[in-house]
Amino acid sequence: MSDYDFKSAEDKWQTRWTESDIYRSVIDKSKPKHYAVTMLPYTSGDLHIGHWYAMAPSDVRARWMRMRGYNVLFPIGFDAFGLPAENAAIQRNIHPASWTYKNVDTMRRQIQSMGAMFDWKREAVTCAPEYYRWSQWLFLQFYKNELAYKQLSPVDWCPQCNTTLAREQVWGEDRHCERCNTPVIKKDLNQWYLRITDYAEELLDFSRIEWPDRVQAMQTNWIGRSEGVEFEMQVAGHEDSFRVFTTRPDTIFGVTFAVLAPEHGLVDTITTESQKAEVEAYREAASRQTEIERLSTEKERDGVFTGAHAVHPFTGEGVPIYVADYVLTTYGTGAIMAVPAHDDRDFDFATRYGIHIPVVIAPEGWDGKPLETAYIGQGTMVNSGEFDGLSSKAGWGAVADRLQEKGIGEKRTNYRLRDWLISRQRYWGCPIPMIECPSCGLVAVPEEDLPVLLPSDAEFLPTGESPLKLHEGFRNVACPACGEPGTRETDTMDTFICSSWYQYRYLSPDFDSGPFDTEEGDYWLPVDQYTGGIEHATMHLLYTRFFTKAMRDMGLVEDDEPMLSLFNQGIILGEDSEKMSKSRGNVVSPDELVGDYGTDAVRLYLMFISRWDQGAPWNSASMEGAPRFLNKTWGLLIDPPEATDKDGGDGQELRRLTHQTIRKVTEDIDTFSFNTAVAALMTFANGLQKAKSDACFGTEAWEEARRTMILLLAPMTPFFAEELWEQGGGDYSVHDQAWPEWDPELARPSTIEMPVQINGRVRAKFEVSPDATQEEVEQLALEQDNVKRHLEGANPKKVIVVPNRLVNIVV
RNA sequence: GCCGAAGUGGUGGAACUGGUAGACGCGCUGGACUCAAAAUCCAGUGGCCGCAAGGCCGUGAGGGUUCGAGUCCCUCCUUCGGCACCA
Repeated sequence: MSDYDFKSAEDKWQTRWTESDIYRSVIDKSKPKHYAVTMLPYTSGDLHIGHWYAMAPSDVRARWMRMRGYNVLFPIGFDAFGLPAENAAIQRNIHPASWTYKNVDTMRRQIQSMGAMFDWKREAVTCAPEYYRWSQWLFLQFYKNELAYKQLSPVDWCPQCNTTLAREQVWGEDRHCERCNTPVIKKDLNQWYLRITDYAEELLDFSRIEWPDRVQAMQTNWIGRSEGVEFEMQVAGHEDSFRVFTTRPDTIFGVTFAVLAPEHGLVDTITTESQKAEVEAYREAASRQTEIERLSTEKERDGVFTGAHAVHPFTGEGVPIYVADYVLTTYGTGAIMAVPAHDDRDFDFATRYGIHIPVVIAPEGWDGKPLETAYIGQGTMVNSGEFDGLSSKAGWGAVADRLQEKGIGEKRTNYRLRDWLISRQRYWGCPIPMIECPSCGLVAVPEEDLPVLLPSDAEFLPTGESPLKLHEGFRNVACPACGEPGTRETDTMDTFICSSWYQYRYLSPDFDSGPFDTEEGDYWLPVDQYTGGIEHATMHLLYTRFFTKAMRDMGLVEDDEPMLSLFNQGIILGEDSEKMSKSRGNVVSPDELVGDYGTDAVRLYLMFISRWDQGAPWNSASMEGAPRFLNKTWGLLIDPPEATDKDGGDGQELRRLTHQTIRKVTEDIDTFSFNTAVAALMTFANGLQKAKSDACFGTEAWEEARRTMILLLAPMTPFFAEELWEQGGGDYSVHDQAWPEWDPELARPSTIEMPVQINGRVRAKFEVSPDATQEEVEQLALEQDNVKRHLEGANPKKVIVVPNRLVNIVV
């Protein structure tokens, strides 16, 4: 028996596919379109098995859609700006651009070896001027629509990467950099922001898209919507007042103090002489603390009295105003009304400083005694003047309305989401197209002057300053408005900007009169199927939704959402069940595997290893099963059978298996259950093997089965299927064939194995036709020897017949 | 602490809306082929008892609902992911 020669088949078909341009996707209005995208890889320089795990199954789905008659666009590109290129440049003394483009070439070759149906004429590389020209152009549209602004504020700074980060890029309890794991610090810097918070409410609406619940939950959580009331508190004996935000207006009669964040603007004004020294010392200490210390929930809640009092809006009583760092300046108004009886934090604080803790929401069955911990649930309002007796739920609205009538407050929705900080103090990124002029202020670079080219001769040492600042030729520029000498913005953009709109650039990567050709857009958009890792749930996946919504409002796209359907694949771990990393030495190299087993075997194994969204540890012993299956299938379909005197029969069993397999594989690919689709094909091969030795070879049923096997394999193992197809006399190309349909009649089993349970335990099994009536099935069940034995003549109380499933006899 | 996902043989994993737990693969055992090996093919493979027929136990733990629970409900345990003074 001859084995499948993957090396020559892969070379042969790769060449043929390229020559015939088989994967070129062009607008064809006679067919339904399907736009599939797999998250674009970063140009790290080496294709990891993780890239294969992300891309190959995605390719299977795209190929399958193609065979089902869709006009499929499946492009690929490279996320090419970013810090690793700059670090490589510093370490190896090569330019980030040459490092990046060298990596692009390597990775392109590696990706091509995967045999995916990528349309390479659509390739987009985000660091190319023809790409980032439009990133800049889009930035200008954001600026013109007041969605981009520059502001001085405390920002997260990664001391390792030497740049600021967006809030989304700071992870974990210790607030570390998402890229390099270094804990971030705070700095006060003048930075560019995109107003993503304008879209907070709309971003919470997932009704138009089919995205995993997990991602929806993470984004919802991240946006952090909360409804409450914002109202004014007057400072006693002062002109000044301050605003507070609360989600529990029903607890307002329980307010016994108020708290300002240490950075609150009013602190200096209202602090009395006698308290000044103490307050100053506290603020000083708070500012010296790291963010981590400050935000630690372990830390005891402390603060200092300002000496001033606020006037309670209902009782008119004076409540002391404290300064405490458990109130954040960045959320709400930076000031709170404190209700110790009904808030854990306020309770701790009041206990520590001996502040009165009156109960105003009575829990059910409350005995009137003081509380030992804060009661944060619902209840009945007490000690609340005119509101006594209302449920806390009804009181919520009643108090809110009264505050509004008094003209001091209104209902308000707050979000945890912050605006997106996009300035980065590094070289290898997209320049922000803005100019600062001493007389005109901030001036946008005119669109016709785009792109603002990144100079190739900048010094990029990690000084903490943007390298472009030191480049005089870049920095000094005439103001486009008045012609006087001005300076360019020297920070570059967060690379997540580049990847927020790449699905649009793919449509026409060479188009030079807009970010994309609307003729292409009208046909292909939006993306129908997006696949990629979950790690971008609150970064890229949030940003790209924001971009699309903003672009929609600018009239650039029509859709509300960029990607209709999303699937998150899992992660392939090392053989030791740990995350793959060079330092652990557990990295699996796809190049090596492809050399040993061939592309198709690697693709097949990755799909078989586990459910796609689950991921699994790599297992090199288990990998052997894939090439074994391919060789076996090869032998089955190519080699003639050994002589046999068996009768081939009518082939009904084989036909049944064929149609059952079509159904199973079709349904499984549809639901991304590639592992069970592969299992079904293996079962099919086992059936073919049996049929072959039963002398079915060459019959009509065999021909149908052979053809079907190749077609079902085509999306998963494109080279292998193409070679088998040709060997069997099929016309080029197997990938242009229609996906087979199953006939439900033929797929129907001839007999069903029916288990008989007595009191829920299986006691016998018998074969029965699926057409048998319930009475017949019941009769047969009762006739089984072992059933009779167990019944011992006793009369069954009840017999449950589940059609085509089982019989359960209750005694 | 809050939110979410998951715990199934030696192993990776199957199991439709509650209906034969362990599909398919890996590994292992035995056999065929071979001088021998590899490859391939055939048979077996959750545990325990039994010559067999068959029986008992079994999906992280313990309860419950049901004729019937891996699947539904309650209480725990463990692992992973996200959030965490957000008023």
